[in-house]
Amino acid sequence: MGSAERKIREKEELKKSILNEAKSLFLEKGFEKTSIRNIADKIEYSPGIVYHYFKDKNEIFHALHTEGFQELRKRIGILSAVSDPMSRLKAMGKIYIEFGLENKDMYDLMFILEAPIDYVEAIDDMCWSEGDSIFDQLRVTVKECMQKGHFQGHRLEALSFMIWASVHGMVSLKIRKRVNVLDVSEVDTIVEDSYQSFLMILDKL
Amino acid sequence: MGSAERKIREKEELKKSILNEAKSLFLEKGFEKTSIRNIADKIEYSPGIVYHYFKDKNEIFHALHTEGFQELRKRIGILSAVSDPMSRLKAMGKIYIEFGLENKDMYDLMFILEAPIDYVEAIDDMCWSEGDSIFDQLRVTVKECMQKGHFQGHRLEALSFMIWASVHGMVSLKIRKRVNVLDVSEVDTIVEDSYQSFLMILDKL
DNA sequence: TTTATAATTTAAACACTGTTCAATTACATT
DNA sequence: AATGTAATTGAACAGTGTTTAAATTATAAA
Repeated sequence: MGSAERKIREKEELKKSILNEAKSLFLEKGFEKTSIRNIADKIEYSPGIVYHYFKDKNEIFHALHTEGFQELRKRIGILSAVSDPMSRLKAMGKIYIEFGLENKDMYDLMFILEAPIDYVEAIDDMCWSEGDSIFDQLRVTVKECMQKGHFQGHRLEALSFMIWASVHGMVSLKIRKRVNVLDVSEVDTIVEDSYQSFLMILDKL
Repeated sequence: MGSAERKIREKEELKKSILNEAKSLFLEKGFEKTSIRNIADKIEYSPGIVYHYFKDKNEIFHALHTEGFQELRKRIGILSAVSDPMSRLKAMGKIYIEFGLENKDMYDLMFILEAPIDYVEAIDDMCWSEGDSIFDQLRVTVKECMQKGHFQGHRLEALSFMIWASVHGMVSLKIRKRVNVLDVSEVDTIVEDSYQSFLMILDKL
């Protein structure tokens, strides 16, 4: 006894190493090209072992997407120091966009790829707690803005979703390569520039 | 000779039928599950033949994505009858969102999936004429709005991109299933509601 | 220490995938 | 009828996610 605990610890370490190798393969090769066999090779086990620790490929990538949300929550969490809700809202958007552009694959996994959501739907939680927690941070801030008199005539959830959609739109168009192939001047800074436009709009509300 | 013309016609018909079957398979099964072998089965040819008419799978789906843009351009084109640019802009957004939600797979192909853009990059046109043409319709309308005194202090391209990103964000979050799994009230109408919020904002600018 | 049980791990198989290419068939022109 | 060209095939290659029976290893009991 005590050896039983070691066993559990070893199990968790193997599970963690599957996740780690999956992550590094994902970041260098993308979702489709990260195969179960690739992962198994890296951890020096046979492919079958992966299925003793994860139901399927989707479960692995759901776990990775959750790690992404931990990071994003952490970054946004720093903004609790900003008392003015309007300033906080603006900074949130900036952090969100920066996170997306600096961690394209992770952002892709969190907000575009189907795998993690397919997993959520499969175990039918019917709730996406990771996404909820981020949306809630936004919603709370928008609410505080409204309590201070901003955004009059707007409905909380609709406006919050609109704000999320705006920054997500910028980031996802960039990530999914709909920006660089565009015939526009200053294509390199268009995401940043359009967020500036967005901030001007928020001020006028 | 006339038979040579018939030959060419038959070639084009076969190419068209590959596209048609690819489209119907895509709409019912999605991109990943539409295989070259599936398409070949439907047109009753061997799989290899597909590669005499298309370079690869990406080229097929680039051709389909172009069909999607023809439809979207057609729908937006109707708005040339709307002389007031502000009204036209608002209607454009509505039509864009409707198109996306009513043709989720086509929208996915046009604005999210990597296949058509990978094809564009492969032949390195370095320009995405399909996307450009839609963005241009938006840009022209925004320009007219500015000439009428709206959107003061904004830059044309940045603001145009911001508007595109906003509606794209709403549609793509919905299509990629980040909305229904959210714990918010009125989740079913949140896209429409948030577009209403967006319209209110445009009015205030 | 031997045995029985349980947990872990593997190898092989299944049914697929996109893609290439040598061989074959079809066909219009000489 | 023979020839040259274009269209078409079928098999092969190198992969994919996933399942399963079997083998191995580890643990606990006698």
